[in-house]
Amino acid sequence: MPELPEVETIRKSLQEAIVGKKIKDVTIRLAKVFHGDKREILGKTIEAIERRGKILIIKLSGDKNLLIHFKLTGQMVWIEKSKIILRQAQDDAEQSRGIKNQKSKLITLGHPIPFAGTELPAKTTHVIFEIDGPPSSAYGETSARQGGKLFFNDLRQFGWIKVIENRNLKLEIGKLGVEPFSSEFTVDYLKQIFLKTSKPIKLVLMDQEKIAGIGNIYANEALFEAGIKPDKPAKKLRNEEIEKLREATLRVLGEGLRYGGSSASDEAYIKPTGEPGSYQEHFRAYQQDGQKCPKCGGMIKRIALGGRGTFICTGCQR
DNA sequence: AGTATCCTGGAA
DNA sequence: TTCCAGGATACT
Repeated sequence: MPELPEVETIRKSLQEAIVGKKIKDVTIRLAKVFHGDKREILGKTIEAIERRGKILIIKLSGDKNLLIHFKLTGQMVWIEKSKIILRQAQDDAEQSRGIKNQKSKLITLGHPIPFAGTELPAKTTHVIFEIDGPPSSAYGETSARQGGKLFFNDLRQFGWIKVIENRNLKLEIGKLGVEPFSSEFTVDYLKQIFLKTSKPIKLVLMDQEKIAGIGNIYANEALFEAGIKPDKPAKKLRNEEIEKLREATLRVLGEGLRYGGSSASDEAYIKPTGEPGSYQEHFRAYQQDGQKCPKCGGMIKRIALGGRGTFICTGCQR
């Protein structure tokens, strides 16, 4: 799924697009991904968009929140009103030529979406939010104030959207560990959690109850950067290695953010604009098996760890 | 500590 | 046909 940099990229993009606007309608096309009663969010104003770990939190008026987990293949795509070209126009043209008309509600995007195709809703669209701009005002309908549609797509259907009241927020996100970009992400904290377990360090890095937001890509990249073997027991890390790993983690997450996340394969993460991120162009370890190690020239190989693809250079990771 | 499971689809 | 895929949980 989107890991921290991908979810944060989505958060920033949606903040620009929909904060201050209202949820006019919600269409649920696959019931199992939507937990809660959509009537509780109709007419609510989007007040803020936050993130905790890999979870996106859309704060609504009236003490409600929408929590979204993208798992492996979840996407959010925002199309503002002026970019929507109703397919109906095409259908009408076809009908006038005697071709069967299906009253399609498909919209054709103003620009192609690299992975999701050029029409929405796609086969993978499970929830559609219809968003209204703020009440008309002296400003008129500038781009930033327009309504539009927000599409939740998820090919593998593991992701979810939950309606959660403020008083229940803690139940949902209270168990998440420290945020890497917070002041709690210190060498002392890492020492404390690492020394308690002999689990492979990679699994500890990815444990959301210890550190929130790191997934398979950034765990692989951080360990490669730090020169640490992913299967090294966490308690065996020396202080110097823990310091290196902290630095490397912040560095790779920061790079991920800078490049708008990584869109490494089809039908997975894209930005809400429909464009891919580009951090995949900067992978040094993840999915680089068979390639030369950029540090020592040795060969990157793939092993499995905790059932996940793990990419290591045996030359420089010890 | 491992493995199966929820799904769909691309690649080997 | 089999393996693999950005996640997390429920089991042996």
